[in-house]
Amino acid sequence: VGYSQAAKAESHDRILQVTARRIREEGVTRPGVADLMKEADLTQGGFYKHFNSRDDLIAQAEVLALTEGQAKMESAACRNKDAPRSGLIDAYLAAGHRDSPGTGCALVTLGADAGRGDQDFKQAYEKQVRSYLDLIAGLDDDSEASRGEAMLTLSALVGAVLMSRAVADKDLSDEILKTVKQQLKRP
Amino acid sequence: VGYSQAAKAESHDRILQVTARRIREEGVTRPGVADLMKEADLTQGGFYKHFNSRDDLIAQAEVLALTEGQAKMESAACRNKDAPRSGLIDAYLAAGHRDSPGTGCALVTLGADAGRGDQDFKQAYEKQVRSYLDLIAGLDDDSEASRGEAMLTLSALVGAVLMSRAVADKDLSDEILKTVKQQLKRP
DNA sequence: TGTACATCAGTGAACGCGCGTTCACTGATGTAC
DNA sequence: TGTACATCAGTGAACGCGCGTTCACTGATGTAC
Repeated sequence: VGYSQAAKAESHDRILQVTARRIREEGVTRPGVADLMKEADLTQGGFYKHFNSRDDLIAQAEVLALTEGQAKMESAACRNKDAPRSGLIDAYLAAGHRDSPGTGCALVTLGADAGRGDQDFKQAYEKQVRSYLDLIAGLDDDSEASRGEAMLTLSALVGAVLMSRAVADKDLSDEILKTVKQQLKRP
Repeated sequence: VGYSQAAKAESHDRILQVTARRIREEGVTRPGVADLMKEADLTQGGFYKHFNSRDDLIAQAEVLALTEGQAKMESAACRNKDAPRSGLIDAYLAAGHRDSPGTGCALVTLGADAGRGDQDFKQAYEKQVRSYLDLIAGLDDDSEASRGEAMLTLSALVGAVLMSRAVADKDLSDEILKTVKQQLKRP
């Protein structure tokens, strides 16, 4: 066959991207190497030209999933220029976010996995938590939001989306998102 | 060997109890049949005298984990007779809860798994969500807490414990619990 | 600028371990007489 | 109340599939001359 160096970097990236999405959708244990490679338009044999082991890939994908999910939320928040905290809350508690865990915030999808994970995973998770806290506190409308209010806000965002995905009743799921949104926007 | 009918019921229960704890600690995919049976003081061969399949066991254990975790929290909450909502918040956001996921509230530990799970799992999860909401709204100090406030409270409880387990820094973990506790107790 | 050659990303098959499941067997339980 | 027998919870080994990993091989890339 034969492939260029640039092509290798693209393959590498594709594998990581696919995995970062799949672990958010299915957790860190389920997706298999052969399946991930197939989804990246490759065959399983070439996997070890890119990663030392499945664990190695998963570890890298965890970090990518965390940063990627947050970057998406942050940009959505800042699209609302005059009220970025409000923008974040709207984007986070949107039905579109709930319904797309694979591309959404990994604090929700990988929270339990991170709690069971190694130190590197937890540090990457923590970095995103701190980043969100800064974002919420710094971007608050009155730019006076305390660190405490930011922690309450972030906890509620994460918990609300987690639960909204886990309940069977669509109406209750919608109600959780809508109600928590309202509650967080009260002074 | 030979065992009585009562002994069978006890074995059955032991397997379920062990599994309900382990899936909260490790998620629904990791714990293996042989390992679970060993922890229940049995050998893997006898497993199918109690359950049709591993999936069957896991499904039953999911329900048990959810009800058990909530029962524990509810009793802790009501130990504080004159301020049960406050008691629930204290019990939920306690370091002891954070450090014992295997016996703690399954809304946190199984939230992501339920989101990926089948309808039965989601219905069991939803039942616990509704139960908590009733508990919080009904047990509020001033017994005036709106359903909205209950949803915000529950979301924050779940999100805070999830994150407190997933960050690497112990100080930040403690701060999340303490701060969210303070925030939720403000009027 | 062309030509010969080494590299190595990717392929597809095979390996081997782990784990869910099955099975022949044991012997106390509990029923039938 | 005692005795013979059927049941079946539990055992320990074996089976077999799935999945992570390895391997021999291919052929375009990209370097050396």
